[in-house]
Amino acid sequence: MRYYIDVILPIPLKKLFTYSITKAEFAFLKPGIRVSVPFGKSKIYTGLVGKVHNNAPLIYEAKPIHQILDEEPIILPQQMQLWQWISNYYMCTVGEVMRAALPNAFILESETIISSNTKVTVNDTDLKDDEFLIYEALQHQSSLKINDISNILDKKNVLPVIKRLIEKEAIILEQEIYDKYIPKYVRYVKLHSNFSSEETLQQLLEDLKRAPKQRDVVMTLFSISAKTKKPIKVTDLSTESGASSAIIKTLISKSILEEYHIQEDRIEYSGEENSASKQLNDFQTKALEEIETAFKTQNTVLLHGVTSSGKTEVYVKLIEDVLAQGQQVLYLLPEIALTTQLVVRLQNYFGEKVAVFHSKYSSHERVEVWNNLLKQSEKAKIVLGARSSIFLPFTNLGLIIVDEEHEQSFKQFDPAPRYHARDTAIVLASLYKAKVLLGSATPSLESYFNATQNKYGLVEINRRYNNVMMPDIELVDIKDKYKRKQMKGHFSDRLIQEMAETLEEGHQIILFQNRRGYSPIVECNTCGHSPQCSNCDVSLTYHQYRDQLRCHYCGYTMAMQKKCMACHAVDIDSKGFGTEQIEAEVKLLFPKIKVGRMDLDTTRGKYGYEKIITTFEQQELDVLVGTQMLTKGLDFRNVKLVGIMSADNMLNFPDFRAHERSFQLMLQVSGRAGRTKKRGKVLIQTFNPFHNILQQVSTNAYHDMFKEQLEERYNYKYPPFYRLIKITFKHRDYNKVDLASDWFGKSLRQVFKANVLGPEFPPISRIRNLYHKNILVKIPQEQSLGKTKEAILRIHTSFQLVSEFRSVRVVFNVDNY
DNA sequence: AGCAAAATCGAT
DNA sequence: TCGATTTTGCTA
Repeated sequence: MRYYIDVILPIPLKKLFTYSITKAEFAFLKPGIRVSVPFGKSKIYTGLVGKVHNNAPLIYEAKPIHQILDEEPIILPQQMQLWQWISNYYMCTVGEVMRAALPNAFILESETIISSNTKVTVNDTDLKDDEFLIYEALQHQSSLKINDISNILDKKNVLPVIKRLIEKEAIILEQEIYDKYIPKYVRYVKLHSNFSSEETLQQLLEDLKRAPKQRDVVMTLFSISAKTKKPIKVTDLSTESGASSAIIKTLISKSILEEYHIQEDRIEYSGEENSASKQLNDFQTKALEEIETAFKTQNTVLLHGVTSSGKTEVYVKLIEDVLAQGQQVLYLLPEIALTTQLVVRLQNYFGEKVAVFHSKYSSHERVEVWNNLLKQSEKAKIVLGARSSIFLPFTNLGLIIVDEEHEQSFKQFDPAPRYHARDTAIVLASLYKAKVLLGSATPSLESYFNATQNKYGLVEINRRYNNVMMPDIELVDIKDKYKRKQMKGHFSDRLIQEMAETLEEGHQIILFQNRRGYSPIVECNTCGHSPQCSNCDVSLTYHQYRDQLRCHYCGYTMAMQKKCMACHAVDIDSKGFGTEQIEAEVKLLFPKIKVGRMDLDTTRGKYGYEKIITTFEQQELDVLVGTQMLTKGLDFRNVKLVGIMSADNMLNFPDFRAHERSFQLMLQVSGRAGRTKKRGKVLIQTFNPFHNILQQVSTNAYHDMFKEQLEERYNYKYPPFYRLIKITFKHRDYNKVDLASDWFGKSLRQVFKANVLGPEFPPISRIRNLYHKNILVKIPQEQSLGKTKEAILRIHTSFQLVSEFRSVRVVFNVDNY
């Protein structure tokens, strides 16, 4: 009997690869264990065991595996099932899902190690100069890495040299794989076991009389251990006793103290725990009861509660219940901006049971959360995380909360898998028979639609917490204001007036501008030319803080031009406006106050968000200017005024969801105003105050918006009535993209007739030197999604058989909204 | 994806 | 014509 495993490799290939294993390995290996395997020419990859079996491959001889990397599976059967579902539904390979799912410290890398061939003596004269350099280096060092050789020769491409040396048998190559995850060890000390008896201890203190500092250290050690009864860290002992590390070192070398190491998690929560959860008000209690009733018949419930209605408290009660049953909770958040405040809140209730998982954590930190879940540790009963936390190895998941359910950042757009975390979470929950609670003040149309169709349960809270009033929303017609010359820069007289009043009262202000950068487009007043990105089909945007022009798509930058590049005129103007300019204008209008800015540029780095949020929270800033990020459920007590600088650019965005998004965005920002007793004020500046969406925003008419938008979706065949798959074609050559997409489009139309839109160039038709073209396939409700995807994949297969089209990249995006 | 062989390019 | 660069094919 021969033994085999099918291995999932983290590469975009459809197939699994079969390797042979020994009988002993056969007995040991289970799906979900990592193995390292040789793949391609002299490369070792980390793969995951998918299936263990006895079926010899028919057309090739399977290679043996290189090494087993785990004792126990690190991926559980449910995870595997989820991967399968994602790869199926979102039309990508399981390998791509694996890449997204595993913290990359789990994906080991092999590195080529070069060492000299001791069996053969090479004559120096046979070697060229560069070859000799390496050969000589190897006489001093036993092995070298590729990188070392690049340094020795001072050039990038060293492979030819290495190849020549192998031919001359001067060197040999080996692959070394190494674990990327290094556990963090902390040094601890205790009294040496020699001094465990009373007698020896007395003797020790006697002996140390002439070394008072050392004696102090020993005494401090006693007092700490008496207080905490826990192991004592070297660093703690050092700070407590005021002794230098040298003194402790002496004590260790004299065998008075004993040193040992304990592996420790990088993220440790130390603080107060388990304060009782808050008493719910009547509306919250009612909502909680309704949710619990709904869960009896439905697996998914949508909680629609207006901004600051206290949804989090309701979540906390639900979490308490699930924990009491011994089950785990996954709390999904759209972005990291939110976590800061929420982590603190949840930790107050649940202490170290709360684990956090998101992309700004280092991969070591992520491995720790992962392992805690695998161990079913108490430390990870509640996971708070961004979309990628749906991949964590839960064992006993009871509840998933998707907060701010409408947020588009739950959908991953670039690289594959292009999954939507909210929808995937619902599938994940079904694998565990867990419940899902979707929460939002402005639910997405598709979720609310599902709720009205009885697919989800629906619970609504229409009152704000503590009966705080909904903010007063006022629309400001800036077309009129411009005509009457009542604008200063981008500020209407109304806004300035309200700002002055708010500042007078000592309250804070948020200004929302849906664009970053200073003034997106720079234009010559003489010839109309504006500088373009050399790689993408977009105008460059101006960033004041470095006085440069930048492309938001590929990161290309150039210095700001003093003269027009086309006609050399010096009269250059800027169009549009961004957060930087608003910030500058506020400083001009109110020179005395402090202004902060929150956008992609100012929130870089691990603690970027935290810094800005806390300075604003502590009222060191009076005005905060920001982009989208501000909308995401942040809770600032002292904000009374919110200004939306311009509502129009979002309403006119060319997307079928532009209106829904604008509504959500504006209502969410408005929700930041007046979270305590004082009624908040919101000013929306617009050229078109009679726009339906703006009217609905100003009256907080979610249901009207829902009905109206739903009708439009129905008329124009968009979700939730039709499903969408977007197919993108990318290539350096404009004509090839045209030809390829036309061919694909024609084939699609033969099957799906009028439900194929395009191919069309997107608004930005060239990115990073690649031309893009899109086809949109609309799928009616009665049409099988699975069959449709199969048909698309069949067309793709024959497409790839056409040699001219081979080099065209094709990207499938299912539910591309 | 990553790598190497094959095919094409281009300057001598 | 040779070396460099791009394209194509394959991994078990």
